[in-house]
Amino acid sequence: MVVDRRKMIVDAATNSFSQFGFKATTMDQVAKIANVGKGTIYTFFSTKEELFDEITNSLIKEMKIAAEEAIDETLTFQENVHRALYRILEFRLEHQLTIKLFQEGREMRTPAAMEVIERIEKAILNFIKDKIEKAINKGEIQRCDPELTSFVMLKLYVALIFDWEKNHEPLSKEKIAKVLEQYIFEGLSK
Amino acid sequence: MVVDRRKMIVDAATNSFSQFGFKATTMDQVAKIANVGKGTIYTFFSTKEELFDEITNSLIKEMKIAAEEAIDETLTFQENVHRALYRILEFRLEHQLTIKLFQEGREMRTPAAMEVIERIEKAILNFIKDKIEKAINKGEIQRCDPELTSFVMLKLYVALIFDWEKNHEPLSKEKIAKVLEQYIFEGLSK
DNA sequence: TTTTGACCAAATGTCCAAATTAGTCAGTAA
DNA sequence: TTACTGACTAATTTGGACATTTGGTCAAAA
Repeated sequence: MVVDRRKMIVDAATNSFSQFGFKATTMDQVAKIANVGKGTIYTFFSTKEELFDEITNSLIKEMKIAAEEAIDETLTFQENVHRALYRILEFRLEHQLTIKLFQEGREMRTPAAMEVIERIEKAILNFIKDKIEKAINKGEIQRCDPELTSFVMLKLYVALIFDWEKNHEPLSKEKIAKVLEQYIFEGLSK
Repeated sequence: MVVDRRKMIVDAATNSFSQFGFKATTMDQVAKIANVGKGTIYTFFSTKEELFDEITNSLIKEMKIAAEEAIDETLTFQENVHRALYRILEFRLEHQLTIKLFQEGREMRTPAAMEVIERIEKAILNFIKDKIEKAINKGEIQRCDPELTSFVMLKLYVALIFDWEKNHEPLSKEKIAKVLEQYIFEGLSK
């Protein structure tokens, strides 16, 4: 195998999707960047969506790895959830592909982009849900509905990181940790 | 004063905005429904936006009244916040005008509709913030940032009422109260 | 057998004339 | 004189004919 055409295609498509988004990436363009004929792409992927799926699935896998790496078994459940969630949302801001996709979903409502956003969200929810279930079994936290709890946590994180700064100064990582601790883990009542 | 033309206009416009939204409501239509010449509208309101503002300001006032009515001084802060927030979000589902406006903002991005949504959100935040400040002064709850706390509460409510049911069975009013109590007011840790 | 790019139908974008709309104002009615 | 009106205008939006671009195919070349 002199050149791995499949890899060339995937790399070219990743670049193009990251720069221009799903809709504005054409198969002709991908073929040209990858230095292959357009037909070659279709020997590996039967549609543009399938090519896109392969790339976004890798993205989600990478995200999971990043989240797992953020976890430190010697720390408490609280600290780990914070570290993992913060890392995942940081990941979103570091990777051109996620930035572009979220923008495309929000501004142009491209269905393919919106589907990926949903898949990403579900992957994050599953990740946290799993951690919560384990923490319950270990007796680290109170018994609770893991589905609902992971949902509440993610919503709160997204709100604090992305929504809060639409009208306020961004919150520091430490401040977010404190807020989450105060609300989710401790409660507000006297 | 045989007929109150101003009221006729406001009523007609309210109906039309509720049915068709801001963009699809024409001043000719409002004039026709109100049984006045179009010029008459412009003796009371200098632009379509100004007419719209008058109507949406009434809406926000009505919302505040509904929220205040939901509050019962003999109950705890927790119960009252829940009652008020739930009432406000219920209000959104009961009033055609808010339903239409939120839909128009989401689907068509009509600037006028999006501005109103923002005004509504700010009004709700101010309302809760005020209640939180009073509760702190009375020593009913822990000291906390009222701005941030009201933000967290509203985001959580909206998530539980509107976002949760995109992928799950809707939560009952009681369940929402319980969830909020568990997280915001008590905390999750052992 | 693998790769290719010319080719096709379908989707998308580009015009521009016709229709619609917010806002005005000369004139009518009270 | 005052309150009201609707024909009018400038600006924007719409519809639809026409041109271009795009995802996907396939006969031929490598």
